Amino acid sequence: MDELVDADEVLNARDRGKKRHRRQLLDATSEAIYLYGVRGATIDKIHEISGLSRGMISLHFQSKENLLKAVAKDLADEYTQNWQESVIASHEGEPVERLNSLIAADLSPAVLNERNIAIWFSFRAEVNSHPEYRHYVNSRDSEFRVALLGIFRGLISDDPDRDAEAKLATNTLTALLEGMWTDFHLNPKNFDRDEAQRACLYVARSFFPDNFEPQPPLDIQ
Amino acid sequence: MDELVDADEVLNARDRGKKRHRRQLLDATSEAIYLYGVRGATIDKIHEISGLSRGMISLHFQSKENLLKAVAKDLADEYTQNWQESVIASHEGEPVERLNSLIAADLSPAVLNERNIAIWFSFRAEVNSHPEYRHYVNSRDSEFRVALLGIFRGLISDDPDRDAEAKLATNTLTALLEGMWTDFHLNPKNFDRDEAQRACLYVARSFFPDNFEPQPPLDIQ
Amino acid sequence: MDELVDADEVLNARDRGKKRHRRQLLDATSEAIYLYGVRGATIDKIHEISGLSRGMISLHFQSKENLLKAVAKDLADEYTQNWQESVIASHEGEPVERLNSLIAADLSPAVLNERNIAIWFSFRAEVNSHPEYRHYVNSRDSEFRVALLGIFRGLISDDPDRDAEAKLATNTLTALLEGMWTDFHLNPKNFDRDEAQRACLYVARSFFPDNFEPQPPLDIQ
Amino acid sequence: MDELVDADEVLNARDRGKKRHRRQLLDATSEAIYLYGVRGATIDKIHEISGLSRGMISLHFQSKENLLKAVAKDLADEYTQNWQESVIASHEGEPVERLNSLIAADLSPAVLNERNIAIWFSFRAEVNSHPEYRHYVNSRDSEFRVALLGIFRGLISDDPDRDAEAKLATNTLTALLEGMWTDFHLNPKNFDRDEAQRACLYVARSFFPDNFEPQPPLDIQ
DNA sequence: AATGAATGAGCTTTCATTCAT
DNA sequence: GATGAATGAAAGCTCATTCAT
Repeated sequence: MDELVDADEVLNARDRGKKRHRRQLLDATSEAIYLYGVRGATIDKIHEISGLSRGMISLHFQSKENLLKAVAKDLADEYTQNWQESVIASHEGEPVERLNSLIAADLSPAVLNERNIAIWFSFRAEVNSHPEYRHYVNSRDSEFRVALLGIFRGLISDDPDRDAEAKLATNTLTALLEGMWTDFHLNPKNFDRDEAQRACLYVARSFFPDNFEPQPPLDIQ
Repeated sequence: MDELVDADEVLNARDRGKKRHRRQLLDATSEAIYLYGVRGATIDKIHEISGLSRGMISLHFQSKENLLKAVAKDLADEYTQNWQESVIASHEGEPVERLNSLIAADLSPAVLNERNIAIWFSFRAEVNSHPEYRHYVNSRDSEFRVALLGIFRGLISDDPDRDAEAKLATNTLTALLEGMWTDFHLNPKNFDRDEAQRACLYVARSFFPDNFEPQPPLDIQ
Repeated sequence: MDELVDADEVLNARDRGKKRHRRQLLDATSEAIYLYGVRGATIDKIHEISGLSRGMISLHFQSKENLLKAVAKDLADEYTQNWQESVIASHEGEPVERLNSLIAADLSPAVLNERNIAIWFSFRAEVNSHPEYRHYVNSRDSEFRVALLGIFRGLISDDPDRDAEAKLATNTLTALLEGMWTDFHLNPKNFDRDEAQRACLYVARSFFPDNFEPQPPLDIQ
Repeated sequence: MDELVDADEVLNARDRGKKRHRRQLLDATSEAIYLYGVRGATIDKIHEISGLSRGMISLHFQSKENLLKAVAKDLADEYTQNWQESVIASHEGEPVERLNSLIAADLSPAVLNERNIAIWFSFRAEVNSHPEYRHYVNSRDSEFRVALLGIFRGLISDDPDRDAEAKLATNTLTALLEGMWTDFHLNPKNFDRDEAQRACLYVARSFFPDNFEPQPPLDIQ
C-alpha cells in the first residue's frame, strides 16, 4: 500500500510539474506578446521570460502555433469564467443590479488589464489570416450576449412587444463595452473604470428610462 | 530649351513612376497584412502581390519597418481625410445633421472595410512593442474627438453648465464607434451599417433628449 | 532454499525480460530503418514501433549508434547462420548438390526479404562514413567465399592446375548473388527466386561444363 | 545595339553564375554524402565543402530534400549519358565488340568510382522510405537492359527461338554488373576492373559459345 | 529496472537586407 | 533607377541524451 501511495505521489509530482510548466509557458508567452508583439514573441524570448528550456514548447505544445492557440483559448476561458462568476454571484438580484455587476466584471482589472488587452488585440488582428483564432476572440458574441439580453428582458418583464428594444440595447451595450476596451488599450493611463461603468449604465438606462429607478444623478468629473 | 523640356519630362516620368511604385508597395503591403497578418506580410509576399522587385522596398523605404510605418500613416491619413471631408460638407447644417454626417463617415465603406480594419487592428496590436505606431492608430482620440465635442456643444448651445455632458457624450460615442468597428471586424457578414448608425444616433440623442427634435420613432428590425 | 529458488526465478525472469527487450529493440529498429530509412529511424519511431520506453535504448545500448551497430551485427549473424546451416545440412552431398544448397540459402526468404535487404543497403551506404559497419556488411567476402571456393575445388577434385578457375568462379558467383540481391531490392515484386537460382547454377556450370553431369536442359520461361 | 549586347552579357554573367553555383552545390552534396553519409550530409557540411553560403541551398533548390533529389537525378543522368556514349561510339561494330564496349562503360571510372557508388548505395538504401528516389537509381533496369538485350539478340541473329536465352543472358549480366559494383563499393582497393570485365565477358560468352569466335583463352591471374 | 519529462545542441528553413549587374 | 541573386542571422523544430522519480 505504501508503494501505491508512493507511486501515486510520484505520478502526482510529475504531473504537477508538467502542469506548472504548461502554465508557465502560457504566461511567459502572454508576457512576450505584451512586451514584444506576436511578431517579437519568439521561442527565444519565451524561453528567456519563462526560464524554461527551449525544447519545452515543442514538448508541451508540439509547435509554437499550437502554443499561441492555447494562449488564445486560455485568455477566452479566463474571460468567460470572470463574467460568469459575476452572473452567478448576482443571479438573485434585480436586473439593474445584475447589469451593474456584469458591466463591472467586463471592466474589472482581472480581464481588462494592459497585458490581456494587448493579447486580445493581437489575436483579433489575425482572424483573417488565422481563422482558428476567431472562435476564441469572439467570445463576447455568444454566451455573453445571451446573458446581457436576459438581463434586459428581465428589465422589461419579458414583454414580447419590447423584445426588439432589448436586442438593440444588447448590441449597443456590447459595442460600447468593446469600445471601452479599445479606449483602455490605446490610453490605459487616462482610462477611468468608474467613468466607463457609469457611461455604460447611462446608456443602458436610456433605453429603458421607466424601468430604472430611482435614477441616480449623472455624476461627471 | 528642347533639352530642358526633355529633361523635365524625363524627370516627371521618373517621379510619376516613383510615386506609383510607392503607392503600389503601400497597397500590396496592406493587402498582405489583410491576407496573411503582419507576421505573414513578408517582403516575399509583398513582392509577389505588388509584382515589383524585392529590392524596391529598400529603395523606397530603406527598411521594411519603415514601410510598415508608412502604411500606418497612410491609413491614418485616409481616415482623417474621410471624416474631415464630411465635416466640411455639412459644416453649415444643424448639429444633428452634422452629427449624422460624422457618424456616417465613420461607418462608411471608404474607411470601414475588411482590409482597412484588419490593418487597424494589426497596428493597434503592437502599440506596446512599437510605440511609433500609437500616434497613427490613435487618431480618433485627437482631432476627431474635438470635432465631435464641437457638435455636442453646438447641441447645447455652448451652455458651459452642460459641458461635462458634452464631454461624456463625446467619450461615449467615440467608444461606441470603436465598438462598432470591432463588431464589424469580427463579424463583417452580419454587420448592418444602417443599424449601427441608428444605434449611435439613438445613444447621442439619449444624452440630449430635449435638443433633438423632432424625435424620430425608434426603428428596429 | 525457497528463497534461493525465488531469487533465481526472479533473476531469470529479469534476464528473460532484458533479453526480450533487447530483441524488441533490435526488431523495432530494423522495422524503422525499413520503413523510414536510417535517417528516419529516430528514437521516437523506434519507441513507437517497439512499444518500449524511450529511455530503454540508452539502458540496453548506451547510445543509438551502438544500437545501430548491434542491428548490423544481428543482421550479419543471422545471414551467416543461415548459409552455414545449409552447408551443414548438405555437407555429405556432392559438390553440385552443396552448391545448389548454398545458392538456395542465399536466395531464401529467411535472409533475402524486403526488410533485411533494405537494412543491408542502409549499412552498406555508410561504410565510408561509418567504417565500423564494414565488417558486418562485408560478411559474404570472408567465410562465405571460402565455403563457395571449397565447393568449386571439390568440383575439380582439388586439381591445383585449375585453382585459378575455381577462384574466378567464386568471385563471379559471389558478384552474381550480390546482383540478385540488388535486383530483388529494387524490384521485389518482379523477382523470381527460382529463375535467379537457375541463372546462378547456369553460370556456375558454365565454368566447369565437364564436371556437372548430367547437364540439365536450360529451362527458361 | 551596344546596350543590347551589354544587357545580354549581364544576363549571361548572372545566369552563368547561377548555373555554376547550382553545380557546385550538387558536387558538394555528393562529396558530403560520400564523406559523411546521407545522415551526415548536413547543410552545414555542404556549405563548408562548397564554400557557398548556407542560404543558397534554399535559393536554388527550395529545400534540402529537393537538393538530394537533384543529386540523384544528376547521378542517374551522368550514368545514362556514359553508357549511351559508348553505345553510340560502337554502334557499327559487331555485337561482341558492342558488348565489350557496354560492359567497359559500366565499369569505367567515370561512373564506377568510390564517390558515385557511395551515393548510389545511399539513395538505393532509401527507396522504400523515399519512393521518389527509385526512378533515379533504377535506371539500369530500363534503357540499359534494352540496349543489352539488343546486343544479345544481335549475337543470335535475332533468332526468335533463342529469344529466351537472350533475355536470361540480359538478366544475368545485369545482375553480374550490379554485383561488380557492390564488390567495388565494399572493397575498392582490391577491385580489378580488367578482371571484372573478363568475368562478365566470360559469362556472356558462356550463354552463346558458338556465336563468340574466336574464343580467347581464359586468362586468369 | 523502467519511465518519460526535460534539455539544449544542431538541424532546416525563413527572411530582411545587401549589392553587383 | 531597377533587379534579383546572394548573404547570414535568426527563427522554429527535431532529436539523442540525461536524469529525477
